[in-house]
Amino acid sequence: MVKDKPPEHPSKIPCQKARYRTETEWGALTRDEINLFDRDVVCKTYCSGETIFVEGDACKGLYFVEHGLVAVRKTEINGQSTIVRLAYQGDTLGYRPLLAKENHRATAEVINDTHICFINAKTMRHFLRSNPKLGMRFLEHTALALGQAEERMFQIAALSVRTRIIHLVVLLRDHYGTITSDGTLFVDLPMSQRDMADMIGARPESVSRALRDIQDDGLIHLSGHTVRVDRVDRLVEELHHH
Amino acid sequence: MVKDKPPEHPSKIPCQKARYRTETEWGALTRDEINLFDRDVVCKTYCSGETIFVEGDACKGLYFVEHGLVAVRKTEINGQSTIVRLAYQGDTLGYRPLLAKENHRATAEVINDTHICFINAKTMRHFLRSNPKLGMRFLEHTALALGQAEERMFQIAALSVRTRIIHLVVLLRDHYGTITSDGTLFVDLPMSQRDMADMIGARPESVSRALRDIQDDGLIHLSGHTVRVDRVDRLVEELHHH
DNA sequence: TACGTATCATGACTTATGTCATCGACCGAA
DNA sequence: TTCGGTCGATGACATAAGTCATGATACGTA
Repeated sequence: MVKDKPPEHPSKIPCQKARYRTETEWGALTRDEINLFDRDVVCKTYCSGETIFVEGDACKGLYFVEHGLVAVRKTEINGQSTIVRLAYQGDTLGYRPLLAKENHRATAEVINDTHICFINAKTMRHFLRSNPKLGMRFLEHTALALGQAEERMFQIAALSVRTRIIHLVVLLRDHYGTITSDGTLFVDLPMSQRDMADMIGARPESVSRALRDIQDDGLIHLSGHTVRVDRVDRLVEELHHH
Repeated sequence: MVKDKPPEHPSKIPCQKARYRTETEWGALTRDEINLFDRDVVCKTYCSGETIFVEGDACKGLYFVEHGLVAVRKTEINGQSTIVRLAYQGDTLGYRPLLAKENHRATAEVINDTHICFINAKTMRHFLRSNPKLGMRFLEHTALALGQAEERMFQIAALSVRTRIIHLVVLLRDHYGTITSDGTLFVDLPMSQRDMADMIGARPESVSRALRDIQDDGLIHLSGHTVRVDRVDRLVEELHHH
């Protein structure tokens, strides 16, 4: 849900955490281009529940996730919606419509408070023309995303809700998991069960029940939004059977 | 199923139908690069049922679909498998693993007899380094494919088998549909019901039943693998409701 | 604090889809 | 031709997951 808030005034101050950019596609930028980037970038912090852009919006440029978590969501006419992708720190949103010169085909919805750097389409196209490396980096990234999308498509199509939940927990482990000294894994689920349901193509009730079932089988232990996994191998093993 | 056949000797003769390449990413190649392409390209015709590469294979280069239809399929340990993408005339297979320098993560399986042009990884990387335009074209294409993958993910997650079948028929219309002078649409389904099931994440029996149901409702008329649609608008309209 | 709202859990019930089995049609190979 | 195989249609049945309804709890806000 989008909360109605007075529009915040975007900051023109270049993000301080630009170091993240060097670890991503943006690492390909030259010094001059970085200056241009910093000149044109518009940064803004979004709170949980806000939308960055909405399905159907004109694509005005690229959104770089400096920090936070964003869900890319598609909504049907009848109101059903699915989260087709998550964007983490370092990810970039909106290059498909930018390249295709189309409108946005999905809504970007902030799950956790997120800091976004926006770079307008004109400048971005300039970068892509002048710096082939940048395009190559984006190509690699997009190819990777395509692989992940195909992976998820397969999961949604063929696996039970229970198994899809386990996949999701394992997926979220990369960004939201910590391992204690005794080997216990804790995953801090960053989203509601409703969002989890939208990610795996199921209903919230089914997610609730599946989580309980998995807990009853002793594979995980839930407290609030934190999942404790004592035996990660057992959890992963189940993915190989079902 | 893969039929065991004696390995065919690939032809080194450059494809005659190179014109298709100019309408695709390959149109970005310069004259010199085209010569290099033609020097290194290896062409081969695959029959229905053959595989071009298998999940886990090392990625030796790119496969360009000169003509025909190829299914990109992922298989689980338990034997279940899903078609995650179709590759038509003009599509290119294998650039994700090429860029990521990974092994193939899916199997490319020929549905209709297909003519493939293979270009080795080394030459391909040379092209990508020397010709930025080519990379940009691939970026656009990949971004488009990502959008389509997300679209399908959404469909599989949220829609009934019946609706997914209709989506599939509408999808196949682009390549396998013809419209007669009186406005009737004929779509010649290029694949078996089993493959259709693998595309939409369902069982062949469910596909069979769904097709019959849709026919019983008068939306389509089946004869063999040909779908006749008298009122396309009605078919498309159903997509907007369910 | 108290209120309203969203979230989560859970039971009862429905339904879509998967599963298993059978049968006929078709098709290529011997 | 006849055989063996795949494909498609269909029935009977099982079951996973959706739907609807109800409370309990937690959470943010007035």
